[in-house]
Amino acid sequence: MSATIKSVAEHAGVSIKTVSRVINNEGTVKPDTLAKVQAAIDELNYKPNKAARDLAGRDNFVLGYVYDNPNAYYIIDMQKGILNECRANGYELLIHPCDASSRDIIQEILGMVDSARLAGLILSPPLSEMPEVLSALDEKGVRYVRILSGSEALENGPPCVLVNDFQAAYQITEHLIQQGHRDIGFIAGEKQHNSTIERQKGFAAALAAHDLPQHPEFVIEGTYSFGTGVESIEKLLTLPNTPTAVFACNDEIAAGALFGARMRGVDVPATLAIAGFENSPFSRQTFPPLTTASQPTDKIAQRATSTLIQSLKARKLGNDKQPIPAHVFVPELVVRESTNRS
Amino acid sequence: MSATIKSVAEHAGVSIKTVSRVINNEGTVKPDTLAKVQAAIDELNYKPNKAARDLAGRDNFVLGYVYDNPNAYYIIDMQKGILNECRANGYELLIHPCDASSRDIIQEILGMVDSARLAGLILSPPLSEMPEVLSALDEKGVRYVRILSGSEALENGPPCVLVNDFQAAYQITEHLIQQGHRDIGFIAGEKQHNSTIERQKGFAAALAAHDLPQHPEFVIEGTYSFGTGVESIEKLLTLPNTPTAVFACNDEIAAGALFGARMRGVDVPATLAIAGFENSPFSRQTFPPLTTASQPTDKIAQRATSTLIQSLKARKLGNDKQPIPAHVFVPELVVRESTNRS
DNA sequence: AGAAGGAATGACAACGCTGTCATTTGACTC
DNA sequence: GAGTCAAATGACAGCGTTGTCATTCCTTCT
Repeated sequence: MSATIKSVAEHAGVSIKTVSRVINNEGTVKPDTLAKVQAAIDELNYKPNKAARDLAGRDNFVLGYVYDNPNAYYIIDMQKGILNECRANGYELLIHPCDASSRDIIQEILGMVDSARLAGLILSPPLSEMPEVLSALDEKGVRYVRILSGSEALENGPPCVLVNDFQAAYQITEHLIQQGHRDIGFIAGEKQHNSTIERQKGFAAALAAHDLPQHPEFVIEGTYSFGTGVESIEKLLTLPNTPTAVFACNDEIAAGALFGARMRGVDVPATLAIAGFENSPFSRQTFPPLTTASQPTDKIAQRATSTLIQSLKARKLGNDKQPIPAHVFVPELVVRESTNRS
Repeated sequence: MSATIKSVAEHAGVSIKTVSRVINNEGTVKPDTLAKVQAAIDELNYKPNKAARDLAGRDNFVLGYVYDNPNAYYIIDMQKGILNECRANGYELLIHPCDASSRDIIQEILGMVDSARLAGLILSPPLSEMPEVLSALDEKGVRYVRILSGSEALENGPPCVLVNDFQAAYQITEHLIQQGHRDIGFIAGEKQHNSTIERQKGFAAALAAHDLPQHPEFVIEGTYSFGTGVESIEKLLTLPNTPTAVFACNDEIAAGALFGARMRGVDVPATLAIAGFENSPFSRQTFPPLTTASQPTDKIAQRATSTLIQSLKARKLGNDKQPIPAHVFVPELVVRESTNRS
């Protein structure tokens, strides 16, 4: 059948251990030996048997991506980014959708890590923000990387990748202000999510920086859903004083808000500007298209994965002391017609 | 660390081989021996090491799901169904998003099967409908199950699970006819997809069955996208005679059509009825909500997976002669307000 | 009771790789 | 040129399971 390490070794005239060193990049192989082995590998089209590596080695080359499913588009992009990095490094990916609010979510995750002998876990919100999950993983010594909202990582904490929602929200709000808006509404997603908190902070900070008043009645709480958008715009547009612009916490809400506004005969953007967040397909499928902030979800996922792999290697080599600095992504403002006053 | 087959064997006072027989359900173990072993397994919380099983055994307990990404919601549901069945049978899942139109898609898939030593593949449209992919897999002896549009499987063909788009489309069209519509438009998705073809056939058949004329100008070709919906409704509504109802090939198109109609000030459903297909979140996030056909994507995926596993077992046991009959799912009509005339 | 034969169980090699430790190689010193 | 020492390489066990084949256990028959 397929080539094995033994056939490669014979072909190259070296021992199997040397071949092993080559495929693991151990760096202690002489250049010309390496070339010989590499040639044999190429010629035989040799692919290391993952099961054998996992069995013989200390650690398995399998990562897990555990997620609660807030948004199909987000998950698909995450998977794409993670897979890219996994393939590049010879890892495999196990996906595990779950319900973050389930009572025994912790047992579920630990059980999965155990039974699949996972090398590490990638966590995205909301799981990445649940202290009880994190401490259970820490206690069991399970490696993981978190993707979460924020701009500064805890020192010495487990590795993470940050998305600076604060700054992106600040920019969106500032864009609305520059368009001449002074009365700006805010529609929030789940208020326990960091992303909601950070985006709202960024919103408030931008208003403050421009000496604009904060209208508490312009802030509507909801969930990351189309329905919230529809309902919230209803609330906002029936206030005694109505905002002239609305910043929705994500595109789905914004699409709902846009729809609600049109239902009421309100012209967007002429009478009401609407901005979303995420740059999901939603934001392009509305008319007018939505101004939003573009999160490179797949890049974020890829970075998180490489960070995790790096941390895994560090542990293997024993230099586990210095933590890996957290990379911070700042979503970029994408201006489209839903906020265009001209 | 974890329990191994050896520790279970010692604990139960039997040989490791007997434990192996138990965990593989070989059925040649005496009931009381089996009970002893089972008790030991439970007590030690033993989980077989997959790497070792894969290495020692003939076949790997890993399935692959290869897909081109037409629709994030669809993929997420597919994954969910596949994973359910995989977990129930001790299989793992490798996901592999790809580009079906890529030139070396076949090499890509074969390479993946090879390097991950996959036991079998699950294929959904459009990959499940590409003869060149299928014959390459057949030639290499790779097991797979197909999910595709249709009502009757080829005899003796590889296993598949069918979705009877024809009948569902027929029902939707009939529903529109029962609402009193006689001039019904059709907006198609990619015309090379079986689903498009079957849905259009079902549409035409329903018209014929009710002695309604077929208006070629009422049939618009496009892609499975929001944009197609918007553009197509524009075309339909500017014809000399306009339809009073439109059947869109999926919800995304229907949502676009709905939006386009509202843009032109056309009241849905009073003046124009719109129906979609798929029962995706889109269909609930529009106003009015869309009449559609509900495909239990996760159930379909689960069934496909169990079919694949069944076929894998059959091959292992050698009784590979009689093909597994294809299960046929018929999407169910879901009537919502977008077609409600009352 | 003893023989025959199928059912149940066990002993052991093998799967393809990595970890450990021993051995060889070669560059450098005096 | 012998001695030293690190770098490069190799021999071999062992990872946890399954497959093969041998052995033991029981049941049934004479």
